Amino acid sequence: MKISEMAAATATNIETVRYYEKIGLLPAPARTGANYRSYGSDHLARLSFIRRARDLGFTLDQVRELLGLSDHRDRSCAAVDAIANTHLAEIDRKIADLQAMRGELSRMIGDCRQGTVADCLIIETLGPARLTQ
Amino acid sequence: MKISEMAAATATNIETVRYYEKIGLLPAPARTGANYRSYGSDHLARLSFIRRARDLGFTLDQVRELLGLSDHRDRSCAAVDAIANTHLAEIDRKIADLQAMRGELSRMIGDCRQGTVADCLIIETLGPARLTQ
DNA sequence: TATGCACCCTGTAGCAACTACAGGGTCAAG
DNA sequence: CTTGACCCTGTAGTTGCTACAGGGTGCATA
Repeated sequence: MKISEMAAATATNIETVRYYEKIGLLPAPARTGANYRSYGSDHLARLSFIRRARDLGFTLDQVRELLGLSDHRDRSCAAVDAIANTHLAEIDRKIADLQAMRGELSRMIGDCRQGTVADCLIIETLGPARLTQ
Repeated sequence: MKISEMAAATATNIETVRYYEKIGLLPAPARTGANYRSYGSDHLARLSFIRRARDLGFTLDQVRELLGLSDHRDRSCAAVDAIANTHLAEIDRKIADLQAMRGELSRMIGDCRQGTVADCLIIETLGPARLTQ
């Protein structure tokens, strides 16, 4: 299959497929006489794996590690589990950060009396440490 | 005050202060005879504003807009409110995305039986659409 | 006075993970 | 035989910084 077909099959941008090849995440495929990339089902499987992992928020480095591990089918999957757990902890941290932000932001918005900028509490809250409390 | 002092006062990296000046977020300050940047309290206020807004997750473009609005103290703060609400919606979307990710990831990890990679359900889940079920 | 050392300057390159060209070649249909 | 859709390479842009390299300045100490 050619690049446009594989890209479509995995909901990936064509340039992204070439990018994955360039950074060594996807092996270089065979070429046709006209120098077009020609992919097989193994490429498709690998790209699907990459996309699924990316969708779940793994970084490309983590994906690279997971791909490396998945090639050693006889080893313990403890390392795989460790990467996944590290990532889970990162997600939890991000969620906590965003929820803290959300709380402060929505409090600011709730205080807004829709007056002029001069007495806008959003602007005021963002300002430097105020002397008046 | 010099750049190191203002950076310290706002918990900002010195290079970041110069970066904000370069992209026009912070006005260029006066210079000493030795060509050192010399800041006043207005710069400090502005940088504090930028940092607070960044901490709350506003993009630099949003910060730029908020700063522009805060200069017109007689106008309605509806535009300010709109930016804040847009940002709140973005945060909510990110939280929802992360929570969906978290659910799928923790299910994957929960299924892991700590065997070999060959029957690792994490790797399997990441693989291409399986024929079995 | 010399000599460190900490600080300041400019300008450029790097990070993640792509995306968007520019400038060219190829292929199939009408 | 030309038109349009596709493919190629290579480079530059995105966001929000951070990290040099290669130089100048200011102050304390020997």
